[in-house]
Amino acid sequence: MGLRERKKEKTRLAILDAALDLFLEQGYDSTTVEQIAGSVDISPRTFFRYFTSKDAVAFWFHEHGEEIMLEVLRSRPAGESPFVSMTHALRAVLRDLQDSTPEDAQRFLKLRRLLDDHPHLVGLSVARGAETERHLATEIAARRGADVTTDRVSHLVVAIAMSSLRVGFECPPGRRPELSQVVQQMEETLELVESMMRPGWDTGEPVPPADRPGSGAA
Amino acid sequence: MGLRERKKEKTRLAILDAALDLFLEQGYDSTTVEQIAGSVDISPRTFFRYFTSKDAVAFWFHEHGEEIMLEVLRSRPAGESPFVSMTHALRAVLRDLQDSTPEDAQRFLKLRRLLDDHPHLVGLSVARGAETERHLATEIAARRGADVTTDRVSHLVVAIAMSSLRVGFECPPGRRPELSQVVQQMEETLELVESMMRPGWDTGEPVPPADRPGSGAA
DNA sequence: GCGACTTATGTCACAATGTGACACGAAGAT
DNA sequence: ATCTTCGTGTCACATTGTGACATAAGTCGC
Repeated sequence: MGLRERKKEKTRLAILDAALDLFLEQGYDSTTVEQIAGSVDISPRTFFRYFTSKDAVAFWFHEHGEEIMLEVLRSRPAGESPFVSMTHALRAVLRDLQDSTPEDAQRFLKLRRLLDDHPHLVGLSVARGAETERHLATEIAARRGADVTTDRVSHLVVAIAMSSLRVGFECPPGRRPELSQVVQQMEETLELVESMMRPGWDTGEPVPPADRPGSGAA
Repeated sequence: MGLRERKKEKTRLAILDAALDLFLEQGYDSTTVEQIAGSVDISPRTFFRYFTSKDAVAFWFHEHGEEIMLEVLRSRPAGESPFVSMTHALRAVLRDLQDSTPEDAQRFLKLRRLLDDHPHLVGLSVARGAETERHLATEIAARRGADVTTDRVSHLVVAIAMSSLRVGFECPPGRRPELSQVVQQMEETLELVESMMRPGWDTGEPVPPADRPGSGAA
C-alpha cells in the first residue's frame, strides 16, 4: 500500500475520532463541520471529501457491516434457508466486531454512546439501514429464486434479521457497556428472534393458518 | 372552529399538495422550499412554520398513523397479548386509510409514488419510524409489565409489526396501484407475518429451543 | 534524480435548508 | 371601540453541501 493511501486512511480515522469526541463532548448539533475540520487541521471542504455529510460519520459502522454481510451472504451454500444465511451474515458482523482492534472497539463504543444520547441519529442510522436492507433483500431474493420486487418473504427475512441486530444494539440509557457485553446482547437478541419464528417460516412452504384476531371476525 | 384554524388547515393542505405535486413533477432534490412557498403564495419562512423541514412533508402520513396506533394500543384490553394488540393498531391504520376522503387518498398515493421514486425518502420515513417505534415499544412494555429499557421482546414486537407494514407498503417500481390494492397488500403482508411467528412468541413464555446454526457449532 | 502524470487538498463562490428577531396586520375577546 | 393574540412577511444569519479551479504532494517511467 502506497504512502498516499496510508495517509488517506490516517486522515479518515483522525476525522472520525475527532468528530466522535466532539459530538460526545458538546453534542451533535452544537458541533459544526468547521470545528471538526479545525481540530484535525484540514479545510471543511476536505471533510466532505472523506464523509459525504456530517451524518455520514455515524454511518461508518453500518457501511462496514453491510460489506461483511453481503460478502458472507454470497458465500453461503445455495440450498441453505434464507434466514439461516442471514444469521450467519449477522454473526460474521459480530465476530468482526469482537476481533476488532482496541481502537476500533473504542470507536464502536463511542458511536454507541453517541446514538444513545441522540435518538435523532438512531433514526438516520436506521435510514441508512433501509438502503442496506434493499441490497440484502436483493441477494436473498436471488437465493430464493424469487423476484425481489414482489417476494415479500425476502424483505421480511432481512427486516426481521436487521431488527434483531438493531434491538440488541440498544442499551438502557446511561449504561456504558463493554464491547463484549454489547456483542453478547446482540447475540442473545438474535437467538431470541430465532426462537420466535415458526420453523420453516422463511422457506415459503405453506404454513398452517394461525388464529388471527381482526382478520375475519371484525 | 374559528376562522383562524380553518385558514391554517387550508394553508397546510395547500402546502402539502403543492409540495407533493412539485416533488413528483421535477424530483425531490430539484424542488426548493422557495418554489413550494411560491406556488402557494407564502414566504419560505412560513413554509417552515407549517413543516419543520422539507423532509417533514414526507412524514405527514407517519405522524398520523402513529397517533392512531398509540390510541388503539391504549384502548386494547389489558390481558391481550402484545402482538395481537399491535395487529389491531396496524389494522386501525389500514381502516383509517380506506375510509379516508378521496383527497386524502390521492395524497397518500402521491406520497407512495414519491417514496417509490426516491429511496432516500424511504430512509427518512423509516428514520421517523424509529421514533415511532420507541413510543410504541414504551406502550407495549407497559402492557407487558416490563421495563422498556431492558425488555427486548417489546421492541421486537413493535419492530416486527412495523416491518410488515413497511414491507407491505412497497410496490414494484413503476406500479401505480389503487388505494385499495395497497391496503390489501399491507393486510396480506401482516397476515403473512402473523403466520410466520411461533404461537405465544410474544408472551414471554419459555419456548423450546430451535435448531440454530452458528450458535453452538462454530 | 528528472519530468510527466495523477490525485489530494485549499480557496473561492454559491445554493439551499433552517432559525431567531422584529414589525405589521388581521382575527378574536371584552 | 379597544386591547390582545397570533399568523405572516422581512431581514439577517449560521450551517451544510457542492462545483470550479489552482496548487502542491505523491507516483511512475526513464
